[in-house]
Amino acid sequence: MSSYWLFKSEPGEFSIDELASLPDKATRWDGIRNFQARNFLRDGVRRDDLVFFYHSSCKTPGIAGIVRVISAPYPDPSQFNPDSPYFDPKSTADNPRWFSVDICLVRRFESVITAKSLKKLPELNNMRLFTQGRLSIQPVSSQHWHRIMAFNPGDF
DNA sequence: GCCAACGTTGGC
DNA sequence: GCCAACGTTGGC
Repeated sequence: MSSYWLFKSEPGEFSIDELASLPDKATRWDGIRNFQARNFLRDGVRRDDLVFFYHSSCKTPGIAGIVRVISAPYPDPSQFNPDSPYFDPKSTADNPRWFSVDICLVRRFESVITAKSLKKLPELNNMRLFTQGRLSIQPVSSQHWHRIMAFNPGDF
């Protein structure tokens, strides 16, 4: 039984277009340094789960497309790299603090489903996206997922 | 660039 | 374990 998620990224850092331009359209989702997001990623996210790719802190914040989780969660290598901005001296190989997963592109929406338009739907008022800011990995209920997909129907 | 919201840190 | 100070997120 797979689950639905929403991952946030600032397109200035990493956008869905960059993902689409990669040879295999796949990458590691790393750099998560928030405990609640980490817990969702480590304890909840599983291979084959589907994820809304959300663009935040940009001109048109919203859901830019869908990606699929293609690995189990595993320790984020950047936490061990002193040269990485994500280095964490408190992490050890035996007790890593941070996790990552690999993801691949499923589809890019023709246009971003804006946060503004999502906000207009009463059924989506209680999405974490709106009730809890600053959470870069969050679960999406099946109801919310399908309501949002009805926004932009497609076949995949 | 502003600033509200809120997570994290560290002194006590 | 409290809480003030500080840092970050993220919409506008």
